[in-house]
Amino acid sequence: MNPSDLEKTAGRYAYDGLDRIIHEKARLSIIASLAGYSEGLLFNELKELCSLTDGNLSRHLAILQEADLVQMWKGTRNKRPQTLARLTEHGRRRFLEYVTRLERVVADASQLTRQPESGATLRPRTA
Amino acid sequence: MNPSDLEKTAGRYAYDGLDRIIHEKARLSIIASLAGYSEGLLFNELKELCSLTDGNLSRHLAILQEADLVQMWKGTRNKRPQTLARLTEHGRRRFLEYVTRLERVVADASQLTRQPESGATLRPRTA
DNA sequence: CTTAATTACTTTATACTATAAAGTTAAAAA
DNA sequence: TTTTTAACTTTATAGTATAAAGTAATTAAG
Repeated sequence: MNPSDLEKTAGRYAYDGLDRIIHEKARLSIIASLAGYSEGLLFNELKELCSLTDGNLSRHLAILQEADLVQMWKGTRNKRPQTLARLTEHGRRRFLEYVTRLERVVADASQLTRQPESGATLRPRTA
Repeated sequence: MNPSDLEKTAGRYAYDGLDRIIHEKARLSIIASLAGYSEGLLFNELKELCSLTDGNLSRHLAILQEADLVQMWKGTRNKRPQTLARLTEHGRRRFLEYVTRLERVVADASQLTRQPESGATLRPRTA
C-alpha cells in the first residue's frame, strides 16, 4: 500500500456502523430471533432459541429495552407471569442498518476467496 | 411459536460459530483489512485503516497472534522499527468460516424486509 | 554536544460489561 | 404448611477493551 492509497481509505475498515449494542453476540442473537417473529417471543422461547441462561437473557433484554430496540409486555399465562419481547420500529430499522454494514464485511471478505495478491499492490521492501 | 417448533429450533439463533476473538469489532476490523492485503500491512497502515489508537491496536494484534490468526514480522525501515502483520493460513480459514456464519445472520435478517407476519405462526393469547 | 521532540511501538491501570450464581415472588405439589 | 417449581431479577465476579503512560531509538534544535 502506498501513502496516497492510505489517505483515500483512512477508516475504510473501521466499521463505524457496527453498533456495539447490536453487535454483541448474545444481543445479536436475541434481535435476530425477534426479527423472525414479528409478533414477539416469550422469555423462555428466547432462552431456548439463543441458548442463554436466565440471568444473562434478563440483563441483555434490559439493555435492549433501555436502548429502545426492544419492548417488553408483562402479563400472565395460566396464572404464571409471562414476558413477551418484540422489536420496536426503531429496533427494526437499526437492525436493518446493522445488517447493511455486515454485508460490507462479507463483501470485503470475498477478496479472500479470490486469487492471492488480487487488487493489492506490491510493497517496496527495504530491510 | 408452538412448543414443537421450539424443539426443532433450540439454539437456532445462538450463532455458536461467531468466534469471540474474531467477532470483536476492533479485531474484525483488523482481520478484514488484512484479508484485502495478502502481503500484509504495516502497523501504521492498520492504525489508519481501522481508526485505532496505538495501544489498542498493539493489544489486539497480540491477541490475534496468540490465537495464531495473525503473524508479525519485525524489521526496520529507514532505521525505524517496522512491524508487518499478515493473516496466517489458519487465520484465513477461520475468517472464512466466520464470514459463512455472518452470511446466516444476514439471511435471517432478510425476513424483516419481507411482509410482517411472514412465516410466523400466530400466538394464542390468554391474558 | 546536550536537550528536546518525534517515531514506533508496548505495558499497565482503569473503566466497562458479559455472565452466572444467588435472590425474589408467587403458584402448585407433597 | 412445607417444599418444589416457575419465571424471572439483582448483584458479585471475572474477563476484556481502551487509552494513558512508559520505553527505546532516532533525529532536530539550541
